[in-house]
Amino acid sequence: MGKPTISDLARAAGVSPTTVSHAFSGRRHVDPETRERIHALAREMGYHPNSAAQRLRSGRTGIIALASSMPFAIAAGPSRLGFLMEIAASAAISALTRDIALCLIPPQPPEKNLDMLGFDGVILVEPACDDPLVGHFEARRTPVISIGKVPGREDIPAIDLRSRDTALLLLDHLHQQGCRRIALVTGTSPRTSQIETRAAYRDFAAARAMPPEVLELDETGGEDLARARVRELLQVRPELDGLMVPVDAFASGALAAAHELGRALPRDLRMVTRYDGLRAKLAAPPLTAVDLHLAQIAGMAVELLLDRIDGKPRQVQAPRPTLVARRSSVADDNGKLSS
Amino acid sequence: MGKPTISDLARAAGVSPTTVSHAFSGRRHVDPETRERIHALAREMGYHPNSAAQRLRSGRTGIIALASSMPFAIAAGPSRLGFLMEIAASAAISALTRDIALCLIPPQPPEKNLDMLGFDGVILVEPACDDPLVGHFEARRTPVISIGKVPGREDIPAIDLRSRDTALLLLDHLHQQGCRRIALVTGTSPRTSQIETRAAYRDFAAARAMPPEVLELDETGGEDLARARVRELLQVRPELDGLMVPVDAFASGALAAAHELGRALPRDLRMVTRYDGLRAKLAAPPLTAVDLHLAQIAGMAVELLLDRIDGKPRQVQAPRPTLVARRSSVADDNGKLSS
DNA sequence: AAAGGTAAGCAAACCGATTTGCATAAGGTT
DNA sequence: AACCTTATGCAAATCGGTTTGCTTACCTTT
Repeated sequence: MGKPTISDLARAAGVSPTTVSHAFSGRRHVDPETRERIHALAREMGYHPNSAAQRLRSGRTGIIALASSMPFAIAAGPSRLGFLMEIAASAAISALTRDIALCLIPPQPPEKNLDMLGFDGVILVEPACDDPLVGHFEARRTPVISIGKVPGREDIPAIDLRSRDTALLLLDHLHQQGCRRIALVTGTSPRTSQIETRAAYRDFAAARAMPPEVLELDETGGEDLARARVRELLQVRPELDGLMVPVDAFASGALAAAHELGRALPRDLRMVTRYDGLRAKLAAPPLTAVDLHLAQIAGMAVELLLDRIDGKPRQVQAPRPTLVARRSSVADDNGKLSS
Repeated sequence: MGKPTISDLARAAGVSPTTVSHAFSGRRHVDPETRERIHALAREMGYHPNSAAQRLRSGRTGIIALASSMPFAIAAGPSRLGFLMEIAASAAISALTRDIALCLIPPQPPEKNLDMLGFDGVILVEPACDDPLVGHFEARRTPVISIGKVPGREDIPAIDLRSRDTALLLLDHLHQQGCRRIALVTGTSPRTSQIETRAAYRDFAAARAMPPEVLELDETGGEDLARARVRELLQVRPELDGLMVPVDAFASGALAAAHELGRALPRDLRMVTRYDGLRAKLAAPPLTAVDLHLAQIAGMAVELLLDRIDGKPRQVQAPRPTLVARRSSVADDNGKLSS
């Protein structure tokens, strides 16, 4: 005994399948009494429309994908996973409430098999410039949106991560805490967040007549690379009193470097990072970071994508990032802190 | 112009749709020359079988789900996320290579919508005893397997996480390092891993005539609860020289407690945890943990589920957990260590 | 009474693949 | 020549919904 089909239900209700369909979709008028009878019977029989049949007719697969091109397994991996998973969890909820499945596309996916499963649309997480996934899906005319703009592709709808705002938030915070010589330690990958952060930093430096000091590191080097290079930097530029280190793996390394050089935080040096994940929270001292409101952003991304699939235009405004001040940049007795 | 269908391809190749279908599926013999022509043409035209149509015919949705009943957002959340995401990433790869989409089921999913999207099967991650999701899917006759046995449900196929082995691995390690009074700090949730760990601990204690000391804490209390309670424990039982703390959030708390009491690791106290995630790696000192080989386990879980869906029985053997020794339990000069 | 409008619902086509039963042709056997 | 095999491929049914065009019945209007 399989699951009841629309015909079973129609027979039981003494109507045609057409009427049952209309009773559910509302695309045509059905006598209210009949409709109620059908609905009641459906509940009783445990009828649910077969999604494969609906999809065949509608041409939709009912699956959207979430993809991050950044390798999971690099040194910065675990944090990246946290970032991605926060988004995935919220996006999955948003999608499920709309009867859409959220499918994870792993990094380095088996290209060949990617197009067998058709996706109705794809959400890219912080894509890089010329990301291969963008080309892949555009070639298949699969709607794409991104969380964090695709560099150089203003035409692709995106939820702006507001990295400029984030950077200025952190820089202003450091400045308020008394920092006058702030360096930026950042990655080399061509993502919007890095590009905007660098620009914001330079603007900030110019406005305050602060000599800019930027250290760009290959993300694959991870914590160890950052420790070595930040150590050098702090030795060459002992006057530095603030470090903005958006990549949290680098921040871990920077913290180790400061510790090795005997520079106590926040007294001798203040440090901030971007993503408020496990790394920031567990660091010693805990790192000031930014709440990007990823859960909210993920929900918006799903909405944006679904509207895009339906051909509806739509503008969304990402939430403003907020500061999470911690002991890496604020002395204990200097106002209230999040732990 | 939409995507080419099987009829388009058949027309172009000068054969019937039937022949095209057979050329791909191999279910009936097709002249090799014809088959090659069809394949070549398919490649050229960019033909891919419509998955919705295949699914309608086969009765499969082509979607499997990955569900963790443990809330994402509780105190232990971030680590749990890491654990889950490691599994999700690998499972997604395994699934994709088989043209199956892996869909995330968030905790507290919108029950109503869960059955609209039919899943071909579900992988549960470390379900608790009487997990509501088990009942939910069994009622819908959806095949279910789990990573970590479902307590009290030997009939549900599972990849054994081998928690007894894990516990004994850790206990033996501590013992080898000289610990003679080891306490167990664990959670209260009724998961197989906790049940087996407790049993293994009691057996170990009995075999060594070591007085057992077990501290059970509510997982939602997280790090802070663990810190307070472990501190009490260490004060009441100063003779303790080893702590096995499988829940890594508790291990963070325990570490803080030890630090507060001035007990240096590994000299005055040795500590080990289970999941080798960010928490274990970032702790000061880094925590000895266990590599559960989650990626491999995830791949096996997908295979097990797919075979189960096909009605094939199958026994799988989970990989043996391996120790990752770190400075929380091993002195610096005491052999080689992973960082 | 004729014309027009609306309410309610059905039959059949359709989405794109898979599968079953049958047809035709070529080759081999007796 | 009659018969059997094997190779090759097609037509049609099927999966379970959705959508379009049509029918019937009933009510209103002039």
